[in-house]
Amino acid sequence: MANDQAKSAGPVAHEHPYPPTMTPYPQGFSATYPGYPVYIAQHPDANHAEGANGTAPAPPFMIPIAAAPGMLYPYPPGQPFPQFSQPAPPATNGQRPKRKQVKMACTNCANACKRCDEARPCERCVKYGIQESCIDGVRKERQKGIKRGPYKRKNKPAGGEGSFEATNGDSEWQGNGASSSNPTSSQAPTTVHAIPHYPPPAEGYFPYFFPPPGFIAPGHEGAPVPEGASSGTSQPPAMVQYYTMPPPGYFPYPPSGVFPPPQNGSQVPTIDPIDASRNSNQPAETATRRTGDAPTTGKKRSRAGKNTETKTKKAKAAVTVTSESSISGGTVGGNDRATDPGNNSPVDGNDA
DNA sequence: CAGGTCGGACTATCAACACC
DNA sequence: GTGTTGATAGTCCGACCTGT
Repeated sequence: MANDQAKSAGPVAHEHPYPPTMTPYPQGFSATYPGYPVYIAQHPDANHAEGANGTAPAPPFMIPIAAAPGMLYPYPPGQPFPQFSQPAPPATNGQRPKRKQVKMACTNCANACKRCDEARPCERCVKYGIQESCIDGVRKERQKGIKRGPYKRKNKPAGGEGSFEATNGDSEWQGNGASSSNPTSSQAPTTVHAIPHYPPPAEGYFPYFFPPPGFIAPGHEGAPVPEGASSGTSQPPAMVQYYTMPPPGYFPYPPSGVFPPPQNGSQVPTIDPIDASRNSNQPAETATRRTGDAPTTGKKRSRAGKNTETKTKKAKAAVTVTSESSISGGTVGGNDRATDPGNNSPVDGNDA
């Protein structure tokens, strides 16, 4: 979805910019946090039960919580998974949601063809302890002056049906889920409103903030919601209470006591729901793959076995790059193929 | 079995075109 | 000037391979 809008609307301005403008942490933290207040929904009574005297239950109200840098806001304990007006991509027609790409993968991830994220060092590099080499590559400039043949104009739909894809409610952010068109969900509509004034980010993504350096966000690989959950199952994964140590000078935890205070006054071990479902200490990346996330495209490919030819693609890229822009070659922390120290290929260590 | 490798599907970007 | 098309550059999924 985040990319749906990007795709359909192109590089148009977002009416509701997301992610919002990020404010740098004070006191030397290099990460950022959104500069707007964060709310959580609170039911008037503790049990979410019906109102007093048997009257209809009062609607939940929003309470602001201190959006302090360094805090992550998972789902409050006992609260159902939040629903947005743009629910996770409907699992209908068995199509998987569009893949979301980062603008620029770090050299290590690009080299390993692995998912990267916007943070630097990225999650993967942190995991492998190669933060120092987690740098952005240099994006090659697009060629210009290439002549093209005449374009075949697609016949305009002329207002016919199907001309506009965003007809079934995925066109616009409509607020905090009041119009959630998912009556089948057993969850009460939108008990948790994460950031009510902004559209949801990527489908199924719950807004949360970058933790201070060194902390791990609850979701792996940029997706707080495991992929399998968003597409296949209607039930979201169980979220684990989660908290990180705030930077100095901020609330150690929300004043309303929504979350338990950190133990020892220091960092509470972060628990990733994905990892939690697994036994332990497994690298999230491979583990999630191997535990068989939802079958997706069913893509099969024949592989002629490992041979030296397999590197032709990247080798070629390296050649082109080295020939045209020999800048930054293997400098910065160098080359290092994160996972292949022996391979000093300039491929992504510098190019790209 | 865990983790690395990498082919190729998929996505984002943007210059060239087409149209008003 | 604005919208559309389509090629390019890049990301990363997931099958395959290798080492322990």
